[in-house]
Amino acid sequence: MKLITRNTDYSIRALIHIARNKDRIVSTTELVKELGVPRPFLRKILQLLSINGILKSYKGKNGGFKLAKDPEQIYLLTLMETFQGKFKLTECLFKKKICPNQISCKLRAQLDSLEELVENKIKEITLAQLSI
Amino acid sequence: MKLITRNTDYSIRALIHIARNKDRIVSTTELVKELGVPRPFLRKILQLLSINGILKSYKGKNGGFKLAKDPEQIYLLTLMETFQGKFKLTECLFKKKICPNQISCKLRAQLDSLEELVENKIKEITLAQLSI
DNA sequence: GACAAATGATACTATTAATGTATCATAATG
DNA sequence: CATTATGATACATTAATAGTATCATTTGTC
Ligand code: FES
Ligand code: FES
Repeated sequence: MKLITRNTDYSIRALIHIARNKDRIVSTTELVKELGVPRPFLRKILQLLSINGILKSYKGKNGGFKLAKDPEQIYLLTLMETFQGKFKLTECLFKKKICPNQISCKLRAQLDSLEELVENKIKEITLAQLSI
Repeated sequence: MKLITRNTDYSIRALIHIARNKDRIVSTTELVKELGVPRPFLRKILQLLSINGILKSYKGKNGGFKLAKDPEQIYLLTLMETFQGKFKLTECLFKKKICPNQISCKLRAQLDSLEELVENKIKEITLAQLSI
């Protein structure tokens, strides 16, 4: 299963490097060297982080990215939702339509409680903890 | 994200119906009517359950399936592993190769602890609880 | 001002995993 | 021995993930 997809994963690694060098601007070129990740893919990821206010971008020569917030305020959950959409362990898959049994479904009840558990855990993980 | 894929999901629903009728043989035809799931796909699923000792099959006319164990002994975790492979929230995705940082990686540590939490929860869910 | 080096915007392609089909063989019942 | 069921297995489709490509725009430096 994929709790974390590759774009989220790459974003974390990129942010860790940026966090560790947070008084200067870090370019995509540097990150590609550091992480060994495909450049166009990483660019797309960095752009999204920038659009979502997690990174601040600097255009032009010597440009690149800096953190837009403190690492303590960058949450894993936010990153996951940025790249993977709203956190949801499993939708009701039954017949692809919205399920009429949601309320009575025992499986759903179990999954919902599990989901809450996981979400609360992920909510607490910040970039600060990962980059130290 | 997909904690539970469709074949696991269908298998649960099929098992619930079989459990509720556990003194008789239930055929694929009946299950298709009951669940409205594509027949060939359901057949594949039932075969797998049978191979894995969760269902007992009866060939020939009036054939079909019965539970091979008590509902109390059929675990959600087992079903998930039957259809989705060994339970693992997220592998290290880094560079598609086995990661050399496993031990020092902070993200890995967090995910591992989360994984344990989830796995323990799922381990406790049985068909009995879902079919009542 | 021209050039180089960076990101912005966006459309496209490829790969992989999930989902679903089809077919023929084999067994049991009446 | 025909009918109705599962067994085995190969194939096809769809959707999600992962990755590329291209051109525009901004900025620093000579
Ligand atoms: S059947 Fe839809 S939520 Fe369970
Ligand atoms: S980088 Fe591989 S486990 Fe974290």
